Amino acid sequence: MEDTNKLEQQRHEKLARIKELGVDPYGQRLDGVESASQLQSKAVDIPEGGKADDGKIVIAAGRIVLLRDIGRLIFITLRDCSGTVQIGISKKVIGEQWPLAKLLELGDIISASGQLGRTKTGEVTIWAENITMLSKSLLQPPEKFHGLADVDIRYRQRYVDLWANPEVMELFKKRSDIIADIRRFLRERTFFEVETPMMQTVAGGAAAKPFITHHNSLNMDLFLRIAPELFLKRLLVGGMDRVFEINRNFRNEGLSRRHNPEFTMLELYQAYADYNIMMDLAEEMICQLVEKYCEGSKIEFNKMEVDFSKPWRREKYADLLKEHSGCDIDDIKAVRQKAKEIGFEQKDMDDAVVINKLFEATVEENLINPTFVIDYPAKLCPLTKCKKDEPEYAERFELFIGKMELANAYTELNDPAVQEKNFQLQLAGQDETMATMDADFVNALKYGMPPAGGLGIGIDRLIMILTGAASIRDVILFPLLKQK
RNA sequence: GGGAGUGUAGCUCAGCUGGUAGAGCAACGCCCUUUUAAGGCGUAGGUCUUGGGUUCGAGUCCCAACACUCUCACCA
Repeated sequence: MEDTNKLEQQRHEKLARIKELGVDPYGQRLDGVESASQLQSKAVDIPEGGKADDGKIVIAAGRIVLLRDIGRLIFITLRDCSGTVQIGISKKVIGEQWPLAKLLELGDIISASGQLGRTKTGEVTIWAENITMLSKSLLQPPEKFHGLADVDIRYRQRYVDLWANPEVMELFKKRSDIIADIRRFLRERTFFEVETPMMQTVAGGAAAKPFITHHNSLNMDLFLRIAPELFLKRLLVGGMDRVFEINRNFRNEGLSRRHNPEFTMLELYQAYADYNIMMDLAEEMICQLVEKYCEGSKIEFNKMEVDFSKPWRREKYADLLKEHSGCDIDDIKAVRQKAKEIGFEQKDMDDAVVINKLFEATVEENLINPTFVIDYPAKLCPLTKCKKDEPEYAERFELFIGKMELANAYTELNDPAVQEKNFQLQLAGQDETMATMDADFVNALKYGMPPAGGLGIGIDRLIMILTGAASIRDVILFPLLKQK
């Protein structure tokens, strides 16, 4: 054991003293534990300074986050996943366990059993008749008032962050609840949840650089998936009319406030639907979540006020381009001129790529309230069905909220001949392409895939919006950091 | 990868135009049976991220490295 830290040494000495008392410092199974929040609500009727009149013994367990030793009486604040509850330990009552009580310190995990009561100031308190050591803490916890503020340590040692900063615990509980609600929402609409390969021989379904890994006994390189799309659509071919998957995607790109190399994506597919139905579904689902998890339909996100009132804006890509860049999408000269003014490199770039870069540079920063950007240039959408009357546009939308792309959806292309052609088409000036040939996927389409709508929602970003988190790292338990 | 900022005690932070390290919490000792960030008295705690350089002298100025934050680029 390293003895570099004096505080740690002192705690090791306490550990030894606990053992000398004949107490196991690392405890064991414990039955009958009630959560702090349960105990709090149980105590609502107890008068100040009184005890529960049923005389029953209750048990709480958790980490000591505050400790006030006032001589022959010790008050401890125990924290568990649900909240906190106070333990009162009196020398008179606890008897022969008093020496153990005096050894307790911040960070230790203990349980206490006794009668539930309230102090004369009203604090819900278990008056301990017995305490049990469950885990001796050998490291000094962070400062009790400010908590742990260093974001580097918070992310690297989330196991401390979660109990040192209760709002962090609340956020991740909320994340769990939201995802459970999304599953419930989709199952109510008869979607099946499935899991498709994370390791793929062709990394398709999105435009992104993949991570590469290797399977030893097959001696085969594999890609971590950048999207589940092509597998989920194979399931449409297989007859699963409504499927969804909530799982990780991996993209080998830069990190930012909105990007983590592994992130959680919801993708769903609904046979016989189209992108209009996907818009309704996305709007309905997100509005339900806003209603449940936010106060009112206007929420603050990154110092912006975002208004979720329905109906959300639905604007054509070309119209938004015109509105914010002043360029007509069909006037490629004007587009290239504007792109030049803004100052990005565009030689050897396909027209569609320049248009899209101009769109990203001028339009996206204006999309604060939920906005469906619809009808993308078909060239940018190799997996999407084109509009019947305007074949140069695709039935695709992206949903923007708070200047951030949150969802992407389309009417799925189900013509194998067109799909095969799109896979072969490469746009000049694009580093990555969504059009990586996947012969087996084309083969699947040849069997016939029903017309369908598909929708992808970035779950981490959705959680950011619903919790007001400024960084994706605040909603991912263990975000990727460089090794120290 | 580019630019800007940050890195001081276990934690949260001060530290001026260079003069040799501070507070609060936590810890340790003593007192205290209704505290709420308990209180009182006392004690101890530092390779100032790392490595160079300038200087009589560097936490402070310069260079480099490492990590984090913001930002731009790539992307969802």
